[in-house]
Amino acid sequence: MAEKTNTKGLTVKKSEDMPEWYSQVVLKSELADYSAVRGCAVIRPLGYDLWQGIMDYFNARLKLLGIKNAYFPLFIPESFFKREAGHVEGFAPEVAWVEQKSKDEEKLALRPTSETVMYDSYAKWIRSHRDLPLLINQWCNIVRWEVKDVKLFLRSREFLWQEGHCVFATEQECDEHALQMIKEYQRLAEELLAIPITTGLKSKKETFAGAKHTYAIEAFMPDGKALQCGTSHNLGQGFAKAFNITYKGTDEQDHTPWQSSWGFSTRLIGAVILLHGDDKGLVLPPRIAPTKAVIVPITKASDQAATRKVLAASRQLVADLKRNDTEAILDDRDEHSPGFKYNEWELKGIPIRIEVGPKDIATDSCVLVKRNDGTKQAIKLQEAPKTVTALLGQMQQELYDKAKKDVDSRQVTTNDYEALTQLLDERKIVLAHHCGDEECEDHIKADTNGGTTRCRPLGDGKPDKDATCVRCGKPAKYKILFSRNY
RNA sequence: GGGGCUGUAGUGUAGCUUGGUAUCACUGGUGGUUCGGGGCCGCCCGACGGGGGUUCAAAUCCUCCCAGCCCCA
Repeated sequence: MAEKTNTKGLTVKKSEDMPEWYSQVVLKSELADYSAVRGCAVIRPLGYDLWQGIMDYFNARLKLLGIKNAYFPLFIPESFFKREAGHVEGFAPEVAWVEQKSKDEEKLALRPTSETVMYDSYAKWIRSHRDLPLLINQWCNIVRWEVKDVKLFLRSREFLWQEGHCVFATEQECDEHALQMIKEYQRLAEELLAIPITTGLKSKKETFAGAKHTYAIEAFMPDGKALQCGTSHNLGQGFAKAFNITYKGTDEQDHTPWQSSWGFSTRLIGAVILLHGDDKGLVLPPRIAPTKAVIVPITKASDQAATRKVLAASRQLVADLKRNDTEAILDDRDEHSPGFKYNEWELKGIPIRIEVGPKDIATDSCVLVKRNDGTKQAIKLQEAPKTVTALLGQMQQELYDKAKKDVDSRQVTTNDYEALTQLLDERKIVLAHHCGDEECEDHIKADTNGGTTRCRPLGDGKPDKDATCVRCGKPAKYKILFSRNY
C-alpha cells in the first residue's frame, strides 16, 4: 500500500501523542470545531447528537426521581455572588462580567454556575415544610473565563451542562440525595457511555466553593490522568442562610433547610473520546451512538445487474434494521470506493459496518464488522437485524470491560512517599493514607509534579488501624486516590 | 510587566538574504476510468493579516497596527 498524505485520516497514534491524537479525532470526525471566538468551541451535529443522547437518558432518570426541569437567567447580579463568602472567592477569578448596563443598574455576570440566582427565587417559593423537598434541574450553558489552552469538550470558556438544585428539610435527606445523584452519574457513565467510574468524596481542598462536602465521579483515562466527570454537593445550610431561605415546620417555627447541587457537562463527551477511541478514530459505545450501523454496498460499474441487486438488498436491509429499532444508514455515494468509506466510518466511530457485495448476494449473506475490534462475520441477510442487536449489546460490554481492566491494572496501594512520586510518574492511580490537612495536600502536589488528591473512594476510603499519612506521618484520617489530572 | 518568534488558498507549505505579477501537496469542483481496505489520469476554483511609506516595480525593504505562538517575571 502506497503511503499517501491524506488529511482525512489520523496522522498520529493514540499511544504516541495523545493530545494531538485527541484534537485530530474531534476535528476530523466532525464532533466539534474551533470557532472565531477565542476559547469557545462549536459543537457540530455529531457531537450534539451525543449530548442529546445523554440528555435523553438523564431526563428519563430525572422523571423517575420526580425532579423537574426549569430555566433560570443567564445573568447573575454581582450582589448575589457576594452573599456567600466561600462561593464568591472560589469563582471570582473566572467570572465574565457584562459591560453593558444602564445607569444605576447593577453589574451582571454571565453564570459560572447558578446557585445564587436560583436560590434567590427559592427564597420566595419556599414557605412551608409542605414545599419541601424542592427538586429542580436545568440544562443550560455556562461561562468560565479560562485562560489556559482550550481543549475541545474538556476545557472551554463556554460549555453545556445540567445543574440540579434541591432543597430539603433535614440534613440526612439532603446528604442521601447528594449521594443518590452521584450514583445516578455513575450509572449514566457506566451504562450509557461504558466508562468505568470511581465514586468518592473530595478532599476539603477540592470541595466546591461554598459546599459542605462534594462527591465526584472520576474516570481514569488511558494516559493515566484522571478526568472529573461530574460532582454532587451537599451544600449544607450556607446558601440557605445567605439567601434567607426558611420554611415553617410542623412545630410552627422557622427552620433553615439543607441544599444539594449537582452537575455534569459536555466534558463527558471528551471522556468517551479519550477512553474508547483508537488509532483509526472515534469509537462510540453502541448505546450512545446516534447511528448504530452503516451499510456499505460494493458495486461494480462493469456489472449493472449485480449492482442493482446489491443496492436493492442494501435498502431492504436498512428498512429491516429500522423495523428492529436499529438506526442504520446506507452509504450509497458513488464517488468513493468501499475502502474509503470503511476508513471514514471508522473515523466517525459507527459501531457496526455491514458490507453487502455481489459475492454476499449470491448466498443471501452480508458481512458484519465490529468497530471496537474489527472482527468480521458473514451471516444470512434475514438474520442481520437480530445479530446486529446482539453484537451492539456485546460491544457495549466489551468496551466497558476493556476500560475497566485497564484502570484496575493501573491502580496500586502504597505507604511509601518516594514510591508515590515514582508511581505517579508511571501514570499509576495510587491509593494511600492521608492526614486530611490542606497544607499537606499542597506539599504533595508540589513534590509530585502536579499529583493531586482525587477522592476518597466510597466504601474503600476508611483508614487501616493505626495507619499514618503517606507524607507527613501524622495519623491518617482516610485513604485517598492520587493521580495526575486533566 | 519584560523579551523573542510567526502571519502566504479550506489545510500544510516554497518564495523573503539579493524587489520583477507566487511553488508544491492535500482538500474542494468537474470529466473519464475504477470500486471486497483511503485507486489512477486530466482539467478547474482558490492565498501574500491590515494601514502607510520607499521604488518604474513590494510577499520580499522600512514603519505603525492587528492577530497568534513561545520564553522570563
